[in-house]
Amino acid sequence: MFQLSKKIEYALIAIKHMAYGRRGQLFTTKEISDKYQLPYDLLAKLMQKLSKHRIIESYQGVNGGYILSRNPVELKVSEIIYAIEGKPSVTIVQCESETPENCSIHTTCTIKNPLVKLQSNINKVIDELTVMEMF
Amino acid sequence: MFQLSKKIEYALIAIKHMAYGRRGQLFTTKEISDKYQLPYDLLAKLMQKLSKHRIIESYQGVNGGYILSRNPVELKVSEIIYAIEGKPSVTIVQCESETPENCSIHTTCTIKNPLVKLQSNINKVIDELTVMEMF
DNA sequence: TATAAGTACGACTAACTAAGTCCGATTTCA
DNA sequence: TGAAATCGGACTTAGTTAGTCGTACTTATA
Ligand code: SF4
Ligand code: SF4
Repeated sequence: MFQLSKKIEYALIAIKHMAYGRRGQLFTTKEISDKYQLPYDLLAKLMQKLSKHRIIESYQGVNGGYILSRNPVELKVSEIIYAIEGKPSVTIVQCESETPENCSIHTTCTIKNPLVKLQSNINKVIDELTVMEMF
Repeated sequence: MFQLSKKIEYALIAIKHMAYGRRGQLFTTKEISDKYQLPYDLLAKLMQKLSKHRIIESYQGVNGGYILSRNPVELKVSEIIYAIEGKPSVTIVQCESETPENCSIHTTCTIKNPLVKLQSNINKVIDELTVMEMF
């Protein structure tokens, strides 16, 4: 319950690692997966997703790699979660998230509204956390 | 991600329903499962768990049923989650929760501490929510 | 005392998701 | 041209969630 996926954890570790680098420094997937013992193939795809969402920038070919393209002070953890999972970080109810009416008891449900409120409260907490604050 | 299980939602609906009752009123599992279109067998087991954790009180036999044994003003949603799931509501990292060292990258992980802090922040938000506040 | 209405409890299955793997393609430097 | 890197889809495995089933126990009451 409320557990972060491994993908998110790996992505965060990678991002944090890159945040340490000096300006313009490239990091390869192999380098990071070796250092933190992360499964290479899995991390590789995470990097691609982060790249697609412009959180990191990719350079192909020999001597290629990735570079953090955002300022750690402004980069929110919630953005990373969204990039990897493809949906907002906090979606504690199944109804309001994604498609609206995918719950069979939608009409008789009495707890939706309070939970949506809870959801937005939790959201605030997560939206406060930036990569910088993970140091 | 961060999604409540159906079990929790069903339990909350049932608890909320019982909170409406007058003092001493019994509710049967069938009554509740009918009204909110919840799977009877599943709800039945949830009620048993809630009963074991003294959140509701059970009366067997004909004319039996359940009664809310806690004051809605004091009953926290987090307690209900714990009763159903058997673990604290918020365990965003896999390491500190349950068994401490069940993560293969535990030694090289750089994000554990910040996430534990985040965890306690989210915990605060959830611990604030009582059944009464779901009305 | 038999029956019906209820809870108690464990085992089982199906569906879904998370985690990890594999393979081939593309890009680019030297 | 070959090595080192990103790119991207298909696949497999493991684990979790949701739901079902069968049976035993409890109790009021006809
Ligand atoms: S309608 Fe109620 S039960 Fe269904 S997903 Fe929304 S909150 Fe959960
Ligand atoms: S050690 Fe790091 S990666 Fe492993 S569970 Fe804890 S926070 Fe997650």
